[in-house]
Amino acid sequence: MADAGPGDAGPGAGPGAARTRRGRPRDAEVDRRILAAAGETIAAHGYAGLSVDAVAERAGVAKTTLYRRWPTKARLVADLVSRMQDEVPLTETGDVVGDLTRLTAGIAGSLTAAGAPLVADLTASMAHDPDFGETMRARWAQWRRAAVELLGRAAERGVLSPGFDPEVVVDQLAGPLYYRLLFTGDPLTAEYAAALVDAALGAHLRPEGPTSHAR
Amino acid sequence: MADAGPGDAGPGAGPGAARTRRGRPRDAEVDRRILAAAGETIAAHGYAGLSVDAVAERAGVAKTTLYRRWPTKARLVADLVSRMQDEVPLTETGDVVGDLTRLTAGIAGSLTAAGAPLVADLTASMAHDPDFGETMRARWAQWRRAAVELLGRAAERGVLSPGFDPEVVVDQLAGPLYYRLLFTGDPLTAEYAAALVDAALGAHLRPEGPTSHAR
Amino acid sequence: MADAGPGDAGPGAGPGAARTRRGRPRDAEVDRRILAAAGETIAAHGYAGLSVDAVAERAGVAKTTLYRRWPTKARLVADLVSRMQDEVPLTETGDVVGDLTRLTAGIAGSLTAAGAPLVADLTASMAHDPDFGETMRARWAQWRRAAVELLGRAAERGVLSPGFDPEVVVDQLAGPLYYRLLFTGDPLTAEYAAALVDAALGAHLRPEGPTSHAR
Amino acid sequence: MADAGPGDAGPGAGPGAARTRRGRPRDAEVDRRILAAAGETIAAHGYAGLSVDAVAERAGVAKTTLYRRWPTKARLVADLVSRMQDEVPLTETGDVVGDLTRLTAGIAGSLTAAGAPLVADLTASMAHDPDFGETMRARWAQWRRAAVELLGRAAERGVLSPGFDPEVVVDQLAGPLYYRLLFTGDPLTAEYAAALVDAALGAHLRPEGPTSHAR
DNA sequence: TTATAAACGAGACGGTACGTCGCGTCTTATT
DNA sequence: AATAAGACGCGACGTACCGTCTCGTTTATAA
Repeated sequence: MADAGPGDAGPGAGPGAARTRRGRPRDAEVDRRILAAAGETIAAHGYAGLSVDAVAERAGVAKTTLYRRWPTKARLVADLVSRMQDEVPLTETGDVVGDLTRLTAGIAGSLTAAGAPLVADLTASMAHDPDFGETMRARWAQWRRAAVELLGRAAERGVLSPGFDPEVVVDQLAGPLYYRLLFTGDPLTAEYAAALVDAALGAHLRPEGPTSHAR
Repeated sequence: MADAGPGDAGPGAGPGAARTRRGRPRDAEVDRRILAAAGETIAAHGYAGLSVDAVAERAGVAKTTLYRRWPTKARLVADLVSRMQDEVPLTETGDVVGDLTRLTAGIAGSLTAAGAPLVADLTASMAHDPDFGETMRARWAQWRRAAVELLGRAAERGVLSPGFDPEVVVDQLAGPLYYRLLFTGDPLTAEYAAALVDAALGAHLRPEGPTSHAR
Repeated sequence: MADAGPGDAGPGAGPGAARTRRGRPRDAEVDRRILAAAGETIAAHGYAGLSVDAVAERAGVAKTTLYRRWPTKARLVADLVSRMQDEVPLTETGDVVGDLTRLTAGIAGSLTAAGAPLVADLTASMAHDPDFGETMRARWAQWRRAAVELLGRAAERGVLSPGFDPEVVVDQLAGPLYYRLLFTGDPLTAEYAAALVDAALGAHLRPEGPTSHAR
Repeated sequence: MADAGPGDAGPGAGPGAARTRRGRPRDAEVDRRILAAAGETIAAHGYAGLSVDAVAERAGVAKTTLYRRWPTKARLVADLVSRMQDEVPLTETGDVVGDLTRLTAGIAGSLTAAGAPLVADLTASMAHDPDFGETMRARWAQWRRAAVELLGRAAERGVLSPGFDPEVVVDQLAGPLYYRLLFTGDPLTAEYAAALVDAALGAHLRPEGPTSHAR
């Protein structure tokens, strides 16, 4: 299975084993410079204006060096995006509605920050490169599991009535965000995030919980 | 809104006006051949593997001829996709749950048929090519409006309790489908479609309507 | 068989047949501009400084256009050289020594003008591309035949004693020039050309002809 | 003049001095493996298809190791070629015609064995890479000098009449061989070699020497 | 009937970017 | 020190598509 970051590293990364790889080690600084350059170039000239040559030049790096890490422009972008995604928080305070709203709004924010072109390219890379797709899906699955378990614990505490499918709920929180970003183009506001949570949980919230969540 | 079919028809494509233009008339057969060729090529090599030259050759048509009808590769594809979309039924029988389930399952089916790569590539194209994105979004808006209105009429009939946001409901039906297709890779079954409708409508269904909808 | 100039023209050039080729015809001006640009670039930056991109830019032409005519940088250069070669004169005044000296000096001059890198590249192209090699060899064979016949007529006139191999003589005139250009790097002066003729014909010249030829 | 073998040996490679240098001594085996690998690669893929990386890998040697011995790919090849060249015999029996015929036939044989593509590529490399050209020219000059001196001694012995330019003679022996190989494609037979010697020396041979040399 | 207008096939053209190849230098750890 | 391994900068190569253009050819209406 391929990892998401600068790849092709070959053997190693094995746990425990202090494998000193032979040859000149890769310059970690270079990775950073390239990703930064890519981000800046996108910010400056938009996604369409993103050429590998430009990124390499801006990073002060040879194109070859870039291609040694990412086999494709698409993969570079995918990596860039996935790093942004990792910053979404998943806190658990006991207030289900609050937690989920925070989470949903967090996703919304990071999606907005990344921008549709990047996310779209990410999906394309995942669809075309099975290895990469697997890697990314695994990452998401992890996140998903956490969210599902959060809902499960809430149900156990009696905050939510039983008989609902937590996976469907999660999908109905995250799905619309991606849908809007990629297909309708509507803005992903905090209000929208709240509305999603409201609609997804409304039927299952016990009286003691507030039906409407103002934010 | 962008026009749907082969465009650039010039003045007065109106049906009533028997405006017989001078010169050789366009060959309607050509339109069909091009769309067919595009469809086959996309099916065979995915969206990314779709080149205008290839389509033209496969259709046995000169590139000029193709560009006379669609100003851009993106527009051609948009046209193609929208024709597929038109096949998803939006029937209104009075049974909201049934109608929506049919609709959702229809989308699920057509997404599954299209396949993740195609849809993913589509999002990428939309994101990279603003023109194309606009065109496609317009198509979706149209479909969306119809679905929203259907929900509105159900509310007026009293089948649904007021105080829900129809747009959110629609997003929570369609969104998860795209989300699963592109990101989690889970299958889009009819059961899943039913579960989505159930969860999205559950809180708002009036007693006389069945809360649970089997299959 | 491939012709030496801008190729890939496909059918046509057939004798007599007024084949009107379909599609937009190639712009002959472009051929000229590219060859000129190549020549100038070589003159300006030396052979090592000759890049296809530079030539294309200087010619005000897209790289694609260049590659449509010459499949390779090497072939472009080869073509360039072979055109220079065509300008060597083969006159017949009756004075064998004079004619051959003129011819030899002519070759020497055109080789010097072309320069070792170009000629060397020509040989490489000929060696690698059999088709092209054949074409060029045929061209040379034609020239060679003319020279051999000139010697034959001189022998018939009694200016040269019989019993010599005209082909060997021709080789001993042309061969050393190429040899010096490509391998030793010695200059190809008019004196050297004269010395070659002297040495090659010396044994066969009849008394009435001058043994030594001053030029 | 450039050095012949693996260079950069540092101070005092003199045989007498028992200078045991500190550190690990160079592995002589490595030299052999590299040269062998280079030779095989050239034989297999031609000169143009010879990459330093490929040679190093084939020799089971690090590129660094290779570059420690030869500063440049060109120098490596030069070394390799010069070793082949050393096999062409330059014997001096007193029979000028015989010696030269043997020599000329020897060159013809080794050229035929090398093949036009290799020699052509060699000329191209010499022309493009001044460094390399200089190195190779130096080697040829050495060989040339020997041949010229052989002729000089023959003249001193009175076997050849004075008043001929030995350099021109040498050129008229070697030149036509290269010329035929690279440009006309005619075969380089022993008969042809003999004819060349005959024609080049014919005018200058004293009566006591045989004018015609059979086979 | 003959002009005229447009569609059509074919392919050249300018442009932009891509991903690859090879050279020679460098930086590590190992022998 | 020499060696193995491999990262790195650099420069060029040849390719792929896009959308535009310029031809010659065909097919319909209009004069």
